[in-house]
Amino acid sequence: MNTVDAVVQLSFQVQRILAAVGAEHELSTVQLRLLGILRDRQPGMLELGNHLGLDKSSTTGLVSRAEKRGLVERSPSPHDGRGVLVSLTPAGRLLAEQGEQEIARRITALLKQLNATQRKQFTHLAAILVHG
Amino acid sequence: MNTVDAVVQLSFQVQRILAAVGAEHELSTVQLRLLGILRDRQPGMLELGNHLGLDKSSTTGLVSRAEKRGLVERSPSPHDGRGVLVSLTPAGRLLAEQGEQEIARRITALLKQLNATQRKQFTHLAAILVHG
DNA sequence: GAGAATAGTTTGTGTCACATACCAGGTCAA
DNA sequence: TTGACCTGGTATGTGACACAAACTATTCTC
Repeated sequence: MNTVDAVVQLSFQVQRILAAVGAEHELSTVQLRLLGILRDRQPGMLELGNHLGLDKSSTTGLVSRAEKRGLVERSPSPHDGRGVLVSLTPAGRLLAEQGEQEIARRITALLKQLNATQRKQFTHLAAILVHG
Repeated sequence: MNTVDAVVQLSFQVQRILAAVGAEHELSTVQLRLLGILRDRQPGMLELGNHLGLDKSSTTGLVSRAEKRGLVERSPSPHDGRGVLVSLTPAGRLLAEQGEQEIARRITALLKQLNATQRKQFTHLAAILVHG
């Protein structure tokens, strides 16, 4: 297997894990990402859309669906009468934390195929690639 | 950045590349994957669905949309009156090849951040992870 | 041959993403 | 200060995508 295939296949493998973890809680990958982003932020719609790489109209819908499920809530921005701040509800926070732990568990399990030295190497190399 | 984050972020980075290459030809990631799979196969609907991890009803729709765009065609299975074989049209094959080359180009560019030794290491480790 | 299994399609529902048009609240300049 | 413009967000309409359940047509099995 060549390098390109290896990295693409690995990417799909990880995406399958994310999708599976989401599915355990009836969440899509995007919804799971949404919760993850909100763990340490209370962004407005535009900012949230930037984090997700989505148009603002897409973001509205995403948030509305999550809100309908009680995972997320809108509050008026204190400094801008047009603005909205999106934040997690307690239920949403719980799910975000469970999801994150489960993802960590599964990715860690995947990485168990490497020994400690290899894992350290791999982390180092991946880190170079992601924010290089 | 910890190991889990690194591998997840890397996965998203690769997915963004795949989406961008698809978008150049007005193809979604799934459609691009569909073309890629058909490059060296003429599977039936069920087999195709397995490759893609999709339900057969999803596969029907996917193939129908690709067929409407002239990228793919259905032919009756010679050995099974119920069956259908899905294969690339010349236009579809062209797109599949262009897409694959462009993906290779971009992934290779991404990996240019590593030196030759690191790249070899990384490939080795990724290969262990994907089919381990 | 009759009944069960199999390959694919159809239909209906929901998510997700986008573009466009729209509204209300800000901002800036004359 | 007030009119023109800009901005944050929502609404609407369209299309891709995914699934489940119901259906058709063939093939397999006994």
